[in-house]
Amino acid sequence: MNSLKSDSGAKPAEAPAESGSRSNFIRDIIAEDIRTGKHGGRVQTRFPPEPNGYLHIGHAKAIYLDFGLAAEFGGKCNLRFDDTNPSKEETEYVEAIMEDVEWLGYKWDGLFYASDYFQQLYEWAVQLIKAGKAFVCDLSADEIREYRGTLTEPGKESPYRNRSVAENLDLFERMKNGEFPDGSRTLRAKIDMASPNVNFRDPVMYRILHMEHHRTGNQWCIYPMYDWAHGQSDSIEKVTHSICTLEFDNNRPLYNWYIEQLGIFPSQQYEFDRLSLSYTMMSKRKLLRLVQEGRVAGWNDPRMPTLSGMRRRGYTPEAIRNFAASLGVSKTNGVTQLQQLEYYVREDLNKHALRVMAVLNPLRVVIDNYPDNLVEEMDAVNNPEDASAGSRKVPFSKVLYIEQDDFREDPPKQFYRLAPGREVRLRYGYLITCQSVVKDADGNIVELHCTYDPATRGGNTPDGRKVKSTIHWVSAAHAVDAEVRLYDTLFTKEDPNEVEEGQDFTANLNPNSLEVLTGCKVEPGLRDVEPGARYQFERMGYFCVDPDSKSGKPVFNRTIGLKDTWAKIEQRGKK
RNA sequence: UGGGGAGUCGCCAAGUGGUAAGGCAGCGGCCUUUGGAGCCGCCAUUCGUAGGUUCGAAUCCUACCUCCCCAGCCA
Repeated sequence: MNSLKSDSGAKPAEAPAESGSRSNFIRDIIAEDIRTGKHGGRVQTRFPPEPNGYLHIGHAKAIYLDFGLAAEFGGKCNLRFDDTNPSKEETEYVEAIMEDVEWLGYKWDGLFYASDYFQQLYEWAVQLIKAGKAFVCDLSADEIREYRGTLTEPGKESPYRNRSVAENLDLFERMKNGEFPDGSRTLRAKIDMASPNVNFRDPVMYRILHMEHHRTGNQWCIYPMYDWAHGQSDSIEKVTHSICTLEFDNNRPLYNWYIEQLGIFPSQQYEFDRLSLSYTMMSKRKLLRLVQEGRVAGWNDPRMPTLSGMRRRGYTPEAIRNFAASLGVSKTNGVTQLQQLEYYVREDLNKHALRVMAVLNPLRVVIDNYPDNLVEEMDAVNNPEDASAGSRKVPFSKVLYIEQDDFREDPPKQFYRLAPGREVRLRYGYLITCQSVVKDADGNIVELHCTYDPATRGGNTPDGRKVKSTIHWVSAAHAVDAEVRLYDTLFTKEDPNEVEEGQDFTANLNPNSLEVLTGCKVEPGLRDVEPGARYQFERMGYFCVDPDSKSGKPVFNRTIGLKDTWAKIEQRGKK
């Protein structure tokens, strides 16, 4: 007999080297580059999050591609924090991101920070100035915007565009030395104010920011812009395939321009469609708002699309990886349905979660013909999908709890569960027949009186008799009280951003996204469970032990319900 | 109305001149001590629209329509 110790999922299982067999255009490009011997067949990728928030399921797709593709082709993948903007970045996020990547099952080859390259970037900027391709601009932010022109009209050149190299060098050094206030000057690339690609209209390379950086402290007061840092960071790391999302398509020409001007290793950028999921959103800015405004309990609230939220909710790394592998990699802006993610969560949990019995909304049942003080230990299978999971003993006695939803005084058509005069099987228990119903003064059903058939111990029917339904139960005298948190989607609309004039996404927040149940009754083996452990409550769904649990007072998060045919039938009847 | 991307089943997505893969969802059935799981079957004469080339087009050409991205000293 095995205990009920479940895999808590605390230790990350390493992801397989294969990134899946499904073909996609990026894989095709890499395969072709290897075939032609580009970079000597070497593959180097990187996952470059900005530490300004927690990782979400959309990042899982990027991680899967960055790490998965590198592994598939025998290459390497670095984790690089894109920390060029100290006003938004924090060490807390750096740590959370590393934890999440590891939890997902990936190991980075190199661990880097864009800030590692600040000195090199500075020297390269001096190089561009000397080449007459960058200048210090005294225009204010507003003026720069005005000078930039619009999408349909060209911009005008900055009056500071033709400063001498010597003056630019002097000014830039003084910018670095902290002689000028924030926003007073910028270093800009000298490209083309009339370019149809707005990114080429003398883009800002450095801004002055007297702000402490989470890693470089107060060493710098000028910080590089994304475009001036990203390509070069890739290049320094000899990244061969720099995979990013579609919105950076417009930045690719500038990415290439900087690399060409500097004559450094030619990393190449490829863009794929970022993941969008129905009923949620991936905007870190908006997720931050939910956290800051207290709309959720934190970045790891089980309703959040963050990896830490999903972890707390009970999603497994394996399920998320399988989901990522099932996704298409294209250039289409699509919205994947939540059900696709849920399918992979159920699939993995079905294979691995131990089955237990738990009654969420208890209804007391007294078995009138069962001996008053008898307690029988019934054999229960831990996981019918996995014989090695073994079995356990569950106590059975005269007074039990069953699910309120498993009884109907006036059963509708196709409702097979318990009803007056009807016989059902108590899983691993006995067949019982409902004899009478006890109600309180308000007419609520508070107790059922049933009889059992002693010949059906274990739920077997020696006479071959068929029962339509098997329901779960917990012995009242042995039950452990538990709190169960039920979750629904955080938003009521498939697209949370679809709002009426004057409203924002918070108008679509689902007021019923969290329902807390107390006084739930779970089998005695669940008295002391470890946070993170995952179970299937038979017939109810998958549940994960929350860190809020205390000995004898477990708290469970519903990861996801089981598919519910009866609910579907009932729903259909209502229409 | 500048530039860049994209339009194949309800959703995601293969396909790249030879006669529409697959997954999710859905719908039937079988099986079942979870109305779970599993198993079997069904589910685009049609590829944004209209023309054209070709023996033959989702794939090539032309025009048009729709959607997304870019005007941060954000990434």
